[in-house]
Amino acid sequence: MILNKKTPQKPKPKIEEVAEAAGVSIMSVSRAMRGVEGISQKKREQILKIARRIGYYPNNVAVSLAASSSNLVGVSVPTLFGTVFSEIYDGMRSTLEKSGFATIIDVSDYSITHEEAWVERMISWQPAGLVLTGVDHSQRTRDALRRAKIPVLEIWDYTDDPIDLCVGINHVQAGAQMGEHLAQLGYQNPAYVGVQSGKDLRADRRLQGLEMVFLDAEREFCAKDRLATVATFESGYQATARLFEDENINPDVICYLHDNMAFGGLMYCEQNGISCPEDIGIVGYNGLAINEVLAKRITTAITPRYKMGQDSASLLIAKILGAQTKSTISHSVIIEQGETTRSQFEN
Amino acid sequence: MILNKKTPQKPKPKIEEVAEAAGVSIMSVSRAMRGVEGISQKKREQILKIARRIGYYPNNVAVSLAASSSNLVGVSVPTLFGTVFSEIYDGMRSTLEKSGFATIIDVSDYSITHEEAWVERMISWQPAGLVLTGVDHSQRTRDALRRAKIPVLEIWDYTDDPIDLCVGINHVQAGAQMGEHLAQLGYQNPAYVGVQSGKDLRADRRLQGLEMVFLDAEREFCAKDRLATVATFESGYQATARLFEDENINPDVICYLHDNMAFGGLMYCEQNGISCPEDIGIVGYNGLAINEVLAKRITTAITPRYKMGQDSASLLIAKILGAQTKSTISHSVIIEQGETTRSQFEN
DNA sequence: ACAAACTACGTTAGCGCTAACGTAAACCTA
DNA sequence: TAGGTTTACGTTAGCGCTAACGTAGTTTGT
Repeated sequence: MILNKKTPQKPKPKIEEVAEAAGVSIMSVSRAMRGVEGISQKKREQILKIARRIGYYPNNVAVSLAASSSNLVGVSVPTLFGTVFSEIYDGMRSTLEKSGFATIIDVSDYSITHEEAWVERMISWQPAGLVLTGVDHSQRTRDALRRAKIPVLEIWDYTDDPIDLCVGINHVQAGAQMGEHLAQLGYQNPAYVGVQSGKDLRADRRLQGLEMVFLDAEREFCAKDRLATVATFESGYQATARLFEDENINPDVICYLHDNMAFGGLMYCEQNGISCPEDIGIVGYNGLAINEVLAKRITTAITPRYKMGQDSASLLIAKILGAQTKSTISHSVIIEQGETTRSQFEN
Repeated sequence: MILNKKTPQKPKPKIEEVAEAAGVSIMSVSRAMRGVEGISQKKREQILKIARRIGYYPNNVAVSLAASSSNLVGVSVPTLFGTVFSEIYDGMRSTLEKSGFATIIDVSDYSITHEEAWVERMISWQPAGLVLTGVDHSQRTRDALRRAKIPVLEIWDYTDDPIDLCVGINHVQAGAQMGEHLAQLGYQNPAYVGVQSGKDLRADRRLQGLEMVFLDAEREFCAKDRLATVATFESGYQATARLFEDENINPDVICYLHDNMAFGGLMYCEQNGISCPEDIGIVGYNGLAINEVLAKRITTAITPRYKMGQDSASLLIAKILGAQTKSTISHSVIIEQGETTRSQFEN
């Protein structure tokens, strides 16, 4: 490139260069840039003008080393597919950004040990805070976090006794809420479609809540298809196919891990002459975007994902800045009756 | 917490502590930890064992300051909704992680000026590399990047003359490919549904490619609905509604910004007695997951998103490590004929 | 008018690590 | 065995910035 020769690649300006150009000490430049006290208004403006002209930006790495703490926030999510965590993350990111924090993402693929390794690596960045998905972490992770004395926020799942902060949903309760709703509609023979047990712990808890309700009426889930490793349109479709191929079972409603899986199931039914909700009820979770355009909306439980992200970020920022705040926020789900379940009691 | 009193919160161990425990200089510990030459195998093992016992992790901030370069890679994507960029990002992240890089994400919301501000902030982290979406950047961004001498990778869009590296798709050509396909099927009166012009530049280019083909046959798009600001199921649905409410136009096929928007359109048609593909053809883009479970699969152009992410990361890593590699990789799309367009020529 | 208190700076000493260089001991080579 | 080469360390000097302290000059109170 010819341009490279024209511009002789002077190295990135540092604070010293600004100080010389302004005829002050580097400390004055530092104060001016950070907007802290100890410098006259007049000089501050002069310095800022010169810094802008030179194109000076403080070296974040050096700032963080000197301060023994960075403006980075580490965020660990299990996956970015399926929009759920994208939306939570987006809510957090936009709020954190306004306060000058940048985020480093980890995708743990639902693995506690992956999270553990990441936390250890992340801590060496001296982050201002860490965000972890769920409330289940290895002892080693907990120890590392405690020693590092970094504010930790647990999201999505809810606990009264967090490591530090928690913004989440009680998924057992959310499952139970849906269970009650279905019981009131007279469903008696539920089946479940999800992913392998232990993979998605929140989904496991929702199932637990669902089962509790039916057990109270001495009913059990007649089938659970948990062969899938990921919750997608397609895995929902295929699991539904397996359920209907088994002639020994005869569910009146299928509860899916989330709406997209449920949509896959709905598609299987439509394509195989199974009427919904007449022959089978279909229930999702999360209130995902696809639901907004379906003629037959899936009965679901809406989770306020973007809002949860924003709340999370606000709470974490408050903690980082040392404010006294409450340490947990519990969000609840809203059951939305769609057209994939019967609309009134029937037996 | 009682535990806090039991464990008296000793500060995070630093290299000095390991050196003392091992009876060597801190330089030996440094060498042992980094796996570089200049230390005997025996001592290295001893030191590593002690480091593990003490729970020592090198402080990344200090490492980066000393090296004048970090192992961070900044990634700017326009959005995380809709899975497209999530998938590209996921491909990149997993590859980068294997080489020890962490990623800092930015979501630019398709704004060049947002990207500009982020690049300037990001550079002060001394990143090992930067990834930007698209090939359109402000002059100020380009200047800042050049001065910082950081490897830059442009993704998703394609150019022969990148800032540095480029892994992408020629979207004009992809649009033209789809146009040819539709022309071969005898479609003559296309309409377009997307988002506001200038918002998603890749989508703009695809439209450009589509229009080129039809212009060759002296046909113009009879309508373009570009009122939406985001490409979602719902905005696709609503735009389709607007198209059909206008009695002056009579398209035989609608091209959508992507499959999810197209699905929204398909739902509008189904719910309003418009048969597809008999009354109207529907065409998407990207080959998104929903397509896998539809009875009537949407005609689309499949983009290899995860693979592009991996390729991107590999190329960037090679560049960071100073290897001589090619500087661009051009991916192409695969037209997939679905059931939402007629299956053979008709006039 | 003079000590006390404040303001606006500058100077010094790190933050935790590594590149570069120095040095002693071990290993060759003819 | 003398001289050179290699290996395995240690020592020194930063990387770019800020907290903490020092010191003039200015303001305040009585």
